[in-house]
Amino acid sequence: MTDSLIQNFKEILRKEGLRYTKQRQAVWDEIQSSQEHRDAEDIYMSIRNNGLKVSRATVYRTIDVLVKNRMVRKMDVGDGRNRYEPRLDDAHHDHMICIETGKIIEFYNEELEDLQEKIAEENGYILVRHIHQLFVKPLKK
Amino acid sequence: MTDSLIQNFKEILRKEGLRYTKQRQAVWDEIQSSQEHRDAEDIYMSIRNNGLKVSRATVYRTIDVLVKNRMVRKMDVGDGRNRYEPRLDDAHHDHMICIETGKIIEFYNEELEDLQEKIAEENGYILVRHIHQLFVKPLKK
DNA sequence: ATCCGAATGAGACTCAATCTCAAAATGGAA
DNA sequence: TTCCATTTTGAGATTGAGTCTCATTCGGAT
Repeated sequence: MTDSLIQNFKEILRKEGLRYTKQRQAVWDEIQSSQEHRDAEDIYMSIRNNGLKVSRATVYRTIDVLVKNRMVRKMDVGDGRNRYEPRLDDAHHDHMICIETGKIIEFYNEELEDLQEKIAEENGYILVRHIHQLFVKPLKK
Repeated sequence: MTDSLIQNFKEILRKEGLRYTKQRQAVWDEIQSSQEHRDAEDIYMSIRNNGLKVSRATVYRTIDVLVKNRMVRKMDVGDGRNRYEPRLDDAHHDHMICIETGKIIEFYNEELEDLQEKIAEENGYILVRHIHQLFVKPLKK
């Protein structure tokens, strides 16, 4: 993990009027260390397994701050547990979930993005955000 | 509510190897009576207010059967409570949720549907179903 | 170094949804 | 119609993700 990432995190805390603590750093470190789509319990356990002491409450509270500041993306896969992934770059993408293997594939399609904005506008609205998940299964070979 | 709808419901129960009971009929009647996007508690309370005795367990269990048989659509609005709407016709649509008023607008766009299938196929998958919600706010007049 | 408001953590709590299991209801057989 | 194996029901217990509480600890401005 680079210094700039830590600085960025500190800046966000400052902007939010929040203090910099090792627990908050540990949560960000943990999420940032993997590109996987992980749930809160998973993140919590990994931190503890690294020998750091953080509570679930702090994990959830810190994730909220990170999501609000677009450092982490929160996704609802529909199984009752939210998943989180770091937003290292600003690139937006949606997800395709294989119903046979559970594999999550990211995708991005410009045409799709434009179309959504257009549909919102046609109805007198402005698109703020969207949830888009494709549940798929492998093509028969 | 028409006879054909009742017959259809009975057929589905038969197909599933389930018995026809007044509780199950009450749940289907209630959902079918309104095009709103309602949560389970709402459906449960309405049935009780109609003077019929059904338990929450039965409401949930019956909804599962209806969803499985595509008579009811289940949608996750992201607030922790699933919403249900009857699928009287077979027309598919997605939802636009106004983040200011909570209003849910249905929409359907052919181009969007095609694009999703195309994206799945490009990745070696077949599209089974999708979740697509646009969170919007009103255009400034 | 002091001090005070903010942060933490253990565990209580919430709330939708699911599960349990004794009692009631269903529907096919006779 | 009655019988009865089997299914369904319902009250309440349970689950599980996420939130809240509040006494204690910590951060960081002065």
